[in-house]
Order: sequence, then structure tokens, then C-alpha cells
Amino acid sequence: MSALKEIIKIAIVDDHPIVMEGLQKILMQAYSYVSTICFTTGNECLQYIMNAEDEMDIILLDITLPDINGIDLCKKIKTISHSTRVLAFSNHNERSTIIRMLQNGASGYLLKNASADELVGCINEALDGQICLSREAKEIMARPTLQDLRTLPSLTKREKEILRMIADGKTSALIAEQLNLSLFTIETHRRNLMQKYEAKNMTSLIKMAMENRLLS
Amino acid sequence: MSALKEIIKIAIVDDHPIVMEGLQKILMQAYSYVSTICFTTGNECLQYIMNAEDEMDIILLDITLPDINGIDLCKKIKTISHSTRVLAFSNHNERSTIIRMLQNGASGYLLKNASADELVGCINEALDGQICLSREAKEIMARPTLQDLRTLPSLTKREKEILRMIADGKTSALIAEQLNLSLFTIETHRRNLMQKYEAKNMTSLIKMAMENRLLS
DNA sequence: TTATTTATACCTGTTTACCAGTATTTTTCG
DNA sequence: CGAAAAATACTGGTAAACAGGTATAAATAA
Repeated sequence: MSALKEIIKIAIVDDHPIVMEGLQKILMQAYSYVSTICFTTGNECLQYIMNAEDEMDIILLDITLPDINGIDLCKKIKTISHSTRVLAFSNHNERSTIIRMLQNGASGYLLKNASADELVGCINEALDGQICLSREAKEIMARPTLQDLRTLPSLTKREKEILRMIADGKTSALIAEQLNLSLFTIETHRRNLMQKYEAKNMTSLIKMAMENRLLS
Repeated sequence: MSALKEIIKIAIVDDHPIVMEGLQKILMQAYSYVSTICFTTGNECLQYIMNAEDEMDIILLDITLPDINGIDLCKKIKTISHSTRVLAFSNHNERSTIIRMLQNGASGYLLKNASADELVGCINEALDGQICLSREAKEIMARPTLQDLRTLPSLTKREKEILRMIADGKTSALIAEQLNLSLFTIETHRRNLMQKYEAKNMTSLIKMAMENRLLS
């Protein structure tokens, strides 16, 4: 493992200063040769790696950031600096989030309740070119719920727009008026929405949409 | 301030080891005489302070814990050890959460994105018998939203039950049948629900109910 | 460029929700 | 116990949603 010979360059992107301190402390204790650099926003991080002379070994990435989300940020980082290993370090415990992160090129996923050992273990595996998940992340991946397995149909722009208006309590007639469309068009969209999600009526669809963050 | 003369005894209750490391590091740097003790569950903490010889000066308390929530835990701690100052240290940025924490005797509220300076500043103020909030917590308290001001009407048992069934897509007729009630009764409940929340129709009510975690 | 998806629109019913009242019986709590 | 809150039930009418068709223009992807 290269970890023991050269300086490992690790970047931390997290808007929680205290978490950063904790990470730094653990990294210092675990590696003799490590340099850390911290960013509190995604854009700061991007700026840096675009202009930096040499590439980072590891980037520890929070998903909730003030400017852009960690999932998109990961993709951008991997595009700019392909050899950099990105490790997500987040509170998000949804299976879909872990998957999306890995799809975007992350080398691993650590829940924020991971121990120092798990953190160091994952970093080592990532340096070694492996994919690694923290204990709880593994558990989440191991037990997919029915929700996870059923890939929910995606909505078109118009459908989302109309769904939002319905959720605001607007009637089809009002929506038609506000969008300058025929009442029939709105009712067709309504039907399509219900069909897509196999919902009996709009109330159950709204509930489902809220649960799956399709609105807001 | 007593902080400079004697050993300050600080407990940390948080299920995130890395956060704990960060807190410890900052506390070590800030105070010459400090002893920290860490708990990853609320019950461990309660056990300790019930049997301990002398009282803690400060307890830093996460709100999301594996066993009990920090809001209730705070109340219990203050009941057992009244002179201990409890500081919430959490990601929850809802105004209502901050208020409930203070109601239960907390001396302050720190958002997890607080800086080391904010943390130390708050601890000092708490030791001094003051109430203190981190920068962002202050901002949240300063700008109450309409949602915050309008205390949402509480639902009766029956209303909750029926609301849930409506959200599941059941029609009034079906609900009446399943609950062995008259259709008229269900429709009356429906009307009352809408009236209570000033909703135009059930879809908007369901959306609101989901946002405010009244269902589930 | 063609095939597919998306967005548009219409018709005819039936069902359900919603509105505005009133009123009685249980429960619950001070 | 007595008052308030909750749960129950009914009438009659209007508006909206839902169901099951069909069809065509426009945008988008293969």
C-alpha cells in the first residue's frame, strides 16, 4: 500500500468545522505522512482541484453542502481528477443516495456514525483501489426495501409542474387557466400521473410523492 | 468565571465518534483544565450521572440518539442534576426544536455547523449562567416563519385515523364501511379536517400533513 | 430521419368530494 | 356533577374528480 511511503493528500469538504477537526485528528493519528486541506463549500473545493498542481489522493465529501450537493460534486471531481478517490461522508442513510454516489464515481460511503477505525479502514481500501462502505452503509445496502426495488417512474417537467399545483390545492380548472391550457389537458395529465404510480386517487399520490421527495 | 480555576467537567453525548473526536480536540485546545467523558447513548449518560459523585459542569447533547431523543434526555438530566448546564449540539434547525430544548432546561443550542470559536464561546457563557445560541441558531430564532407562529391545530384520535385512511387513497364510503360508521360521519370528519387546517381540499391537506409529520 | 415520448385536446358518463346547514350522543376533564 | 370536546348522523345540492375511450401536434432521442 502506497499509504506508508509517501505523503497522502486528503481533502475534506464539510460545512461542519467540528466534524473537520475530528477527521483531521483521526487522520493525524492514523497516518505519519498526511496533508489535509479543508473546504466548507463545494465550489471552493472545485476551484482548488482545478488549479492545483498535483491531484488529491482522497476527498472526503459531505453530501449536504451550502452550495452544491455532494452527489453532483463527486461527478465533477471525478471528471476533473480521475485518479482521486472520493469517499462520501454523510448522514444520509437512504439506499438510493449510496447508489447514486457510487454511480457518480465514489470509492465508498461512510455514514457519519462511523468509528475512527472504519474511517481509516475505508481510506486504506480506497487508496488500494477498492470500494468500501462503513458498517451501517453495508447493512443498508444489504436489506433493500420494497420501495428501493421498485424504481419509481420519472415525471416529465409538465407533470411535475401540474402535480405541484394539485398539491397546492388547485383544481384542474384553475390550473388550466393559469397555464393557458385546456381543462381536458390537465385531466389527461392527472390520469397519466395516477396511472404511472398506480395510485387510486390524487390524495394517495400526493402522499407517495411527498414520501419520495418528488415535490418540494 | 470559574472556568479558569478548576477542572471543567464536560460530558459529550453523541453517536458520531468523529464528531466526538472533534469536540474533544477543540475542548483540549481551549481549556487547560478540562476532563471530558463520552457517551454514545442517552441511557449510558443517565446511568453515569445518577451514580457519579459530583456533577458535570457541561453536557453537550446531540438530539438524534439511538435510544432516546435529546429533548427528553435534557429534561431528565436537569431533574437529576440541576446545576449541570446542558448544551444542545445538533443538526436540527427547526425553530420549534430549539424552543423545546430551552423549555426543557437547556442552556443553549449549537447547530452542528458552528465553529470552534462559537462552541467555546457558548460553553463559557453557559458556565457563566447565561443562555447562548450559535450564530445560525440565533438567526433561526430571529426570523420565525408563518408556520412557526401558527401553532397547528391538534388532531383527535379519530381524525388522525381517518386522515391516514384518506391518505392511503380510500374513499369516504370505504372508510365508513371499514370503521362501521355512516358515510355522513366520515364526510363530517373530512370537513372538520379541512376546516381545522384551512385547506381547500384533501390533496393540499395531505401535503401539509406530510410536511408536518402528522401522518406516518 | 424515423420512432418514441411528451404535451396537447376532446367526448361522455359515473362517482366522489365538497359546501352549508343542523343535531344527538358519547367522552373527557375540570 | 356539569361543561366542553369529540364523535356520531342526516339533508340536499353543486363542483370536481375519476374512468375509459380517441387523437394529433410537437419535441426529443435513437
